[in-house]
Order: sequence, then C-alpha cells, then structure tokens
Amino acid sequence: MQTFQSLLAKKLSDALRAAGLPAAAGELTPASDPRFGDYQTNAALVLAKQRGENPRVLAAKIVAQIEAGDLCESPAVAGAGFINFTLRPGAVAEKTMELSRGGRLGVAEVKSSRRIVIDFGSPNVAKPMHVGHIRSTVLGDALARIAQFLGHEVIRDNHLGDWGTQFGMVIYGWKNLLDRQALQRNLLAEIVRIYKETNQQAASDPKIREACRQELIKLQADDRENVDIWKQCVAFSMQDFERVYKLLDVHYDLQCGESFYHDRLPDVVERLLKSGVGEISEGAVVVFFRDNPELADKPLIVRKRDGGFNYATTDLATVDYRINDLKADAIWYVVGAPQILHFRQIFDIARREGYTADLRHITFGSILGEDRKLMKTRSGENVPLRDLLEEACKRARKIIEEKNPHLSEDEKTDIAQKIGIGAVKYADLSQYRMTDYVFSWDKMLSLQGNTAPYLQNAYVRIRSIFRKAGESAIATPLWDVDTQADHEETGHRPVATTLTLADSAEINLAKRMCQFAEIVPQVLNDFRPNILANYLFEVANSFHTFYEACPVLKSEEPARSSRLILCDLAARVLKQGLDLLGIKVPEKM
RNA sequence: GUGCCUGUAGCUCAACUGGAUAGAGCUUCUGACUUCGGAUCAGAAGGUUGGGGGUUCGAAUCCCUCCAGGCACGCCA
Repeated sequence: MQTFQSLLAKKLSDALRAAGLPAAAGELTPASDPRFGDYQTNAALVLAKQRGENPRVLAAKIVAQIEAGDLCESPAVAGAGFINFTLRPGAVAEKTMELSRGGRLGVAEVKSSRRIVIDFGSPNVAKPMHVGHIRSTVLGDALARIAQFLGHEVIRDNHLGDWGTQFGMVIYGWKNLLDRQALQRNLLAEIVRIYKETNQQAASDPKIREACRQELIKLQADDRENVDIWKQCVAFSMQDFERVYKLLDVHYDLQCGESFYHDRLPDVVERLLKSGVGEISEGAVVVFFRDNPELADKPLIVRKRDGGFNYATTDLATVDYRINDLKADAIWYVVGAPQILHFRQIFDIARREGYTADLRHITFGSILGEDRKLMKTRSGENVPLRDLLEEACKRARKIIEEKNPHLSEDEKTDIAQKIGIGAVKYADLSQYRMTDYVFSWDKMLSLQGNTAPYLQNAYVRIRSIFRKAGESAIATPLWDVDTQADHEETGHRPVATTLTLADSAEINLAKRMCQFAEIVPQVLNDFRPNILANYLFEVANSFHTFYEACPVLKSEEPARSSRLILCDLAARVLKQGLDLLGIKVPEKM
C-alpha cells in the first residue's frame, strides 16, 4: 500500500519532469504546521537556488503541472516558495478504509530483506542486571521488533560477558570465601558477594591479585575444578537473567557469550599476522590504523604480551562468526557510547579483512542518578533491574487498586505488569537515545502525561466502547480471516463500508492513522524508536480529542458506523505500535 | 594534551537531519463531569536553542572559536 507521502512524492516528481526540471529535486515531507496543510515540499526553493531564479515563480510553474486532484485540494504556493498540499477528506476516508481492511495497517515490507544480527543486552555473568542494562535491552528489543515487522530476518544475540578477568576473582572467592548456606538461599547474591569481597581484597593485596590471576590461567587451561565452578556461576546467572527477560518479555535467538568464541581466538590473531593487518609490537600483537587519521595514534591490542587475548580479539571472532556462519548482511551493536572508539577499530579491521556487511554501533547515553552523576557499573550501589521492575509493577498495582478495585486479583496482577513494565520501557524509548537518562522513580513510574499508561488508557477506552457496542450486537466483520484472528478479542465489528468524515476531530484522527505507515520505516533511518513513541502519543491525543468531540455509540448512522471504524483502527494502531516498542496493552485498567 | 558526545521553557524531553512564527508533557492559572472509563479534554502563561562570529533566500541543525558537563585514548571488559 502506498502512503500519502509516497503518492504525493510521485505526483511531484511527475510535475517537475513535466516542467522540464530535475525530477528528484527537494523533499516532500509532512507539513511543519497544520496551517500549511498536510504535506509540503521545498523543491522550488532548492531549484531556485541552483538556477538563480525566483523561488515563488518557479513554485507557481511547478504547481501548474501538478495533477493530484484525486488526493488533495489544489496545491498552494506559500512563504518563500513552499508548495503546500492539503488532503481531500474523501481521499483520507478512502485511504483509511483501505488501512482498516488490511492486516499491516498500511506498512509495506522492505523490497530487499536483509539478515540482521542484533547484539543487545549483554549482561555480565556473576553480576546482577541493574538499571544500566535497561537501555541496551529495551532499545535492542524494540529495534528487533521493528526490523522484523518491516520484513527483515532478525537474529537476536545476547553477547553475554561470561568469560574474562572477573572469573579469576570469582573462582578465588568461591574457593576461599564461599558461604554454602548463603548460596542455597540466594545463588546469585552470594556469587556477587564473593566477587565484590575478592575485588576489594585484591585491590589492596597484591598476593591475592596474583592468586586470582592464577585461577584465571587455570580456568583458561581447562582446569577441571575451575571450569566446573565457572559453569555453575554461568548457570546461576542465567537463571537470574531469564527471570528479568520474562518480566520484560524479551527473547533471544542466540546467546553466544564471550566464552563461545574462546577457541577461535588464536586463529583470529594468526590470520591478522599473516595478512599483515596485525604486527608484533613490544611483545604484543597489535593492529595499527596508519591510514585512518582518526585512529592513527590509537592502536588496538589483540594479543597481550603474556599471550592472553582480550575482548577486542573476542569481538573480531564474533564478527567472523556472524558473517561467515550466520550469513549476516548487517550487524547492529546496541552498546553504550563509551565503546565508540573500540567499535571504530573493530569495524576498520573488518573492512580491511574484506568484510562488506553493514556494521553499526548504535550508541545511547548514560544512566545518571538524581545528582546527575554517572551510575557506575562496577562498585557502588546499583539498583538491581529486577527490583526496579517489580517496584514498577507494585506501584502500578497500587494505582489500579484505587481506580478499579472491583477487578479480580488475576486481572490486577496482569494489568499491573503491563502498565508497570510498559511505563519503564516507554520512559526509555520515548526519548532520543543519545541524551543521558536521569533515573527517577517518579519520572519512570508516573502514570500521567507522555507515558505508556496514557497510551494504554486510550486503547482501553476504545475497547470499552466495543464491549458496550457488543450489547447492541454489531456484527458481520468486513475484515478478512487473518486480520480477524489477529484481532479476535475485539469481537464486534462495525458494518459500514465507507467512512463519512465530517467533524475536524474525525478527519484529524484519520489522517493521523494514515501516517503510521510513514513513521514506522523511519525509525530505522537512525535507529530512533522515540519517533514512533512520539507518534503514538499523538495518536492517543487525537483519539482523546475525537472522543470528547464525537459521540460514537449515541450518534446516528452513518456517523456511528464510521466512528466505530475509526475507533477500531485507532485501537489497532496503538496496539501494533506499542507492540513494536515491546509494550503490551491491557483490555481494562 | 588529543578525539568523540551532550548543552533547547522553572523541570523532563521533541523538532521528520538546512525550512515557514522552535513544539509537547510535568508544574502554575482558567474553564468542561446525572461521562460511550476525568488515568480525559479546551484554553492561558512560560524561549537571546550555553556565549560569540561565519556560511545563505532560510540555522537548534553546517563551519570556526570560546564556556560548561560527560566519555574515551596499548596490554580491563
């Protein structure tokens, strides 16, 4: 299905060609202000600049060639030379019906589907997940959902930190500090405790530091006892992660942690040495970037002087695996901004090795405390993620108890989870990923304003209308079987086959929903789910305005059926849009 | 020291990547409930986009230069 934007863009390029002008000039975008109509183009301004002509005269020339009477009123020249398009309500009604009948709400699948590995989450074993993991996990999951919906083949990979120096300390702690009873009470908590304590001791005592190093070397040499301890730690941590993922409704296709690549590291270094990309420097194997001015003075060590490998080596092996074995066309790393330099180096090496896959480092800002200082991962008191999520559900439940006490216990639990988790996710996804995130319980869990509960509430209100409508038995769905199954719970359907849009609130709502198909693909341009979140907020807003201005069930035909169609479509846009963000909608709240 | 990121209303954030008079939410103030769920709606107030230059028809956005904060820069991950 074509969007208004793409249809009008076609009309514009036809007109440009007819006027003897370059057909690809300028852009056709949604209007910056409702006063300017629905869409605008700056084509005349761009061309006038190139050719040294008067932009308004040129705009008039273009307008004379535009044949879009089926879609909009006659285009108007305005301002410095903009051309504005205002959609005809009839065209909007037609398009809205088209959306209503289709299963994808107008969103086209991409022409060329790619296989995309998305690397996100990546918690460290032997450490609990904390607030710092929210962004990568929630952002990565949302991008995966959107890419998949657009027709890409997505592989979600959890690159667990399950191998590395910290295991020297964990194993030393296990052997010397472990409290078996505490371990039985709470597996991960005890592992975290011994890790922290060892870390502290090692900081002040070189002998313990050395002992930890020895344990690490034994682990890497496949010492049976140490491998056994390591495996137990990984298993305990995974149990803890799984609980969080269940709460968050996040799923992985692969969980290839760092240990998965352990055996492949020597080959990576050998290959780099053989090809000349890597060289020996001060006893270590190092890659230099002499041709790249930005990296020229920033070499990367891939094998330490003592023969050990580091995480750069692991990441290179990971690139190999994902491209050669998984056949990835693209790899998206949803990893915090501090690792920008690291990934530039990795990507540069991958290019030098001849890989052409599309490698992207999708960065995001830090999580700050109320004092606006960085929340540190290693030491200090981090809020465990599970506690945070449970607290969110608890607070949501308290509000539900106040607002809707007659719901059953099961319903309350279910709704509290959808609202609490949704609120946390939305707080994160609704803002630009690069800006730092100020962590605040109140902000995250506030159920007012531009928040998930506001959107969920719009959905719930629509569902309520249809429950009421069901009593007067509106039936006979006009949607096809697939769509119906997808939307089964809606139950009763409007019967009208045409829309009559009269009130401005109706027209605005309908136009808004026609934009869904324009917004969703845009998210992947720069990996910004916040534009989808902002759009959904506008949908909810438009719906609430419509809801106040236009009675649905009490109105006369044909407005009644027409409005039911709008309601149904708004519900589906909200549900689908929130689903793409990984947020669920309740039927009541 | 070098490089990267960030700086927008009192607060939290947008601005479709160079477009028109910089928009929302929270807060404050004024209105609208025998309601299709008020977790709502309508309206008002709130700005030298960190400062200063420059580029052009047009700048929060691009360039230069300061200021502030953060992050990263060979054997941690």
